[in-house]
Amino acid sequence: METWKRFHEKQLTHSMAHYLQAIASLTRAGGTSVSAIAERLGVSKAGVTSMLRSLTTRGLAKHEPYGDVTLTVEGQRLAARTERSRDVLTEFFGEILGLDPATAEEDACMIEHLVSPDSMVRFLRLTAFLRSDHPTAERFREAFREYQNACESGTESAHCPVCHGRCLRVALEELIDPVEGEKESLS
Amino acid sequence: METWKRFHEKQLTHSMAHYLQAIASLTRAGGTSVSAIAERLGVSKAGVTSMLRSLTTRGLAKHEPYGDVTLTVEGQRLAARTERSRDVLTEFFGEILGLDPATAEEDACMIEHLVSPDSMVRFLRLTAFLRSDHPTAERFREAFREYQNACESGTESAHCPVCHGRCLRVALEELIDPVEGEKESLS
DNA sequence: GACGAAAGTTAAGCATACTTAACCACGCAG
DNA sequence: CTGCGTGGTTAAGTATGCTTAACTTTCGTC
Repeated sequence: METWKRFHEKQLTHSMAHYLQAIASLTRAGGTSVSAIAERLGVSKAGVTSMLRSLTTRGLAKHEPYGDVTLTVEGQRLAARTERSRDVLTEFFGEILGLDPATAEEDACMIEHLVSPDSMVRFLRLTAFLRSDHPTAERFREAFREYQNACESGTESAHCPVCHGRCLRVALEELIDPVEGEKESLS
Repeated sequence: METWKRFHEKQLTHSMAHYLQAIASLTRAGGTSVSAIAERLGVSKAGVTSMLRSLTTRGLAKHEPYGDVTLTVEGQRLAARTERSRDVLTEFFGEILGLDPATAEEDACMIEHLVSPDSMVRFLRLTAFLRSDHPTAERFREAFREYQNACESGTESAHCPVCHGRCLRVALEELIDPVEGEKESLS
């Protein structure tokens, strides 16, 4: 029960990951500057300066006052990994789970820097496998679509024919935000 | 490109989610106290007091100085949802992706409060489906295991027979932390 | 009913990641 | 070669979520 505290010991914070991605992307697009990063991320220039100092200290970026901004090799590596993680997750959420693109993108963005490399590899394999022309994968896509539809319009009974025994709708209902009329109790 | 800033606007922070879970769990086990929460989470009692004030302000817990600790209905709901999310994700990472239990637990813990309810529902369905005795699911488990094994000991060539064209090992290699001898460059 | 330990609290301090306001640096126009 | 505007910086302030140290409250024991 100590795992949870490692949240803040992750190699990259959510902010740092997005700074690295922004710098990498802007560099590819021709050139980076404090203003460009600020605009891209929607933060103040002062915030960028301060984060660049922090990234430089960590050996992920190079930046001297009034100088230009570049990533170190390590910074480039982490930027690339984070970008690829986000892409893999977006594809998984969108293509496999069937989420709408906006939610898929958002969920991927939230967790991209938190999922272990080992998991990422397996997400990638699973997504690739389920999207491939492997006959089992094709059959899966068909069956899972039916399964989801049946579940969507499923029975209210405890014995769901789709779920082979226990109907998942019970659990689902509790997962989706139900209560919406109690927000004013926050005073 | 503004999604990333919503990270800190999430309903629950990582810490808050774990406080709610701890309180719920301790309540079920007989009784909650500041000390018990502190011990469970491995934080100081002062930290607990301060977080309880914050949770009370947000309408998720009830706590008066030197009084006992309880969750509001909303707090209970969020605690239950978070716990269930973690369970679903742990099952997915462990049973479907095939991660070792420790990593599965850790990854689930990191992202449980960040994944949208909609995604959680689909994670649940996918896990349930792939673990079911549905014939397609059974075939999937077999095929995906073979696929992973083949990938693990796969070819070095660009044309991988498993991946039906482009070998994923290229991408995998970049995802897994490779460089390990540059850590002292942080000065 | 006083006493001391355990439980709980406040206060002060730290780190992160922002904000605004105000101040510096630099290059180009005249 | 002066001056001004843009880009960039520091400084100070905010919020979160911790820490330790010191203080208060409560309660069981005698």
